[in-house]
Amino acid sequence: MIRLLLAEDQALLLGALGSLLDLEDDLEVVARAANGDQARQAIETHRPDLLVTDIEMPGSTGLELAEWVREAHPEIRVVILTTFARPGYLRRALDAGVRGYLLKETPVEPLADALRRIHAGERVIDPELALTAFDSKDPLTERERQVLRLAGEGLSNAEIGKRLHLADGTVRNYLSEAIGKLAAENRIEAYRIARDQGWL
Amino acid sequence: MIRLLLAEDQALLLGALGSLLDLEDDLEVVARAANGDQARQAIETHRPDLLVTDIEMPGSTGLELAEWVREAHPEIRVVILTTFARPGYLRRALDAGVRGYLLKETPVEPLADALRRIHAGERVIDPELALTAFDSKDPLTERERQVLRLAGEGLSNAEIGKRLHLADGTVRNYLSEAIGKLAAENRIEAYRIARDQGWL
DNA sequence: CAGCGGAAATGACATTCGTCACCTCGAATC
DNA sequence: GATTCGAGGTGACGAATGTCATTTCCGCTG
Repeated sequence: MIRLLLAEDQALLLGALGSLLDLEDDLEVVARAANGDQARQAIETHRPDLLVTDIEMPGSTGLELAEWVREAHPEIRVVILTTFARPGYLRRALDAGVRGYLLKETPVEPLADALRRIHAGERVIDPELALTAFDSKDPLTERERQVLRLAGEGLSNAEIGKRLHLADGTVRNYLSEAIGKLAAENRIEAYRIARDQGWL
Repeated sequence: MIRLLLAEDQALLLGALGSLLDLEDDLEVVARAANGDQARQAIETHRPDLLVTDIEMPGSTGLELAEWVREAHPEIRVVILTTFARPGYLRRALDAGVRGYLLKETPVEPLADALRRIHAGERVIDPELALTAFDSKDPLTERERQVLRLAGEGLSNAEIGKRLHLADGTVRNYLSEAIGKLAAENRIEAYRIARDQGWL
């Protein structure tokens, strides 16, 4: 019996997927979590074999969760299950030692099979992503990321500066560098590119 | 027996939810569609009692689908099932005569109940949204919406002008009006506000 | 200690944006 | 035929943004 813990913030999917996987003879959903923090607690109490987690959740993300699991419970295998085919996400996930990275495009049966294979020791990466994995890596510095995130929310240079305790000229510089590195025309395009790559 | 058609682009949710609803004694999923166009065809062939559809899908959206159903098959009841609690979406859905508007936050059982009630003639709106429904309505003109959409993708005034066959000064004017109407500081903020309201 | 490199800042400059008042032209209205 | 109105356009002006060269201030490292 493979003991699963599901972490997913969309209640409908969490419930439906949980029930369905539970119907499989060799799978058992021992707990469900609606966010990263609940997942940590559930891990401590239930010690599942496999953690299946979404990435974008309130509280701590699935990637943070995966990193934590590797530290705290290295025997638990982590499977990422997300909507986003973003190279940066996959890279970070692999760095965190996850055993599987699957998209929500996958139908249920293939997903269940993948979970079995992962439990048996295999590593399963969605084929659509396996290729893009070693494409481009994040060229941004931490400061550039911070500035870009805020710029993407519509803040002006001055406002960004205030938030990060920087002069607005400095903000301009970081933004200019980020725009250059990403070959964008302006801050908005730069923000989109970085976000779509999973670098923010 | 209530005959359902599900339209949802996320294969995992489509599959899991479909299987689960099908297990209910009085519900039958007669067809599944991964986008709006497939849904139209499936409606023609299967004539379901209820159409349960997502909003944001490739091809035509769930809202367009709902509008089409009211024209072509007014006897079919439409239920919107979406992640987004955007007032503009709800308003447009109600204008299209949908009988239900539910969030993917809803667990499966309440969803099944809601479908039964809708089939029985009731109208079910997610309580979280029922309130916000009559808040604010879209103050934007069609031109302003177009311009804002493109601005949100990082295009400059000149580029937007080229796309829409307008002079860049005119683009500036539309954008300026939109920013004013939405009480935003700049185009990015205006874009975000409009998007979050479901006006784009 | 000298030297190097990264983080933060400054100043100058061109370009783009945001605002506003005003112009044009064609269709609908009177 | 004159008037109104709305979509689109112009021009001007200040503010914000983007680019670059240069500077200061560390903390390292040889």
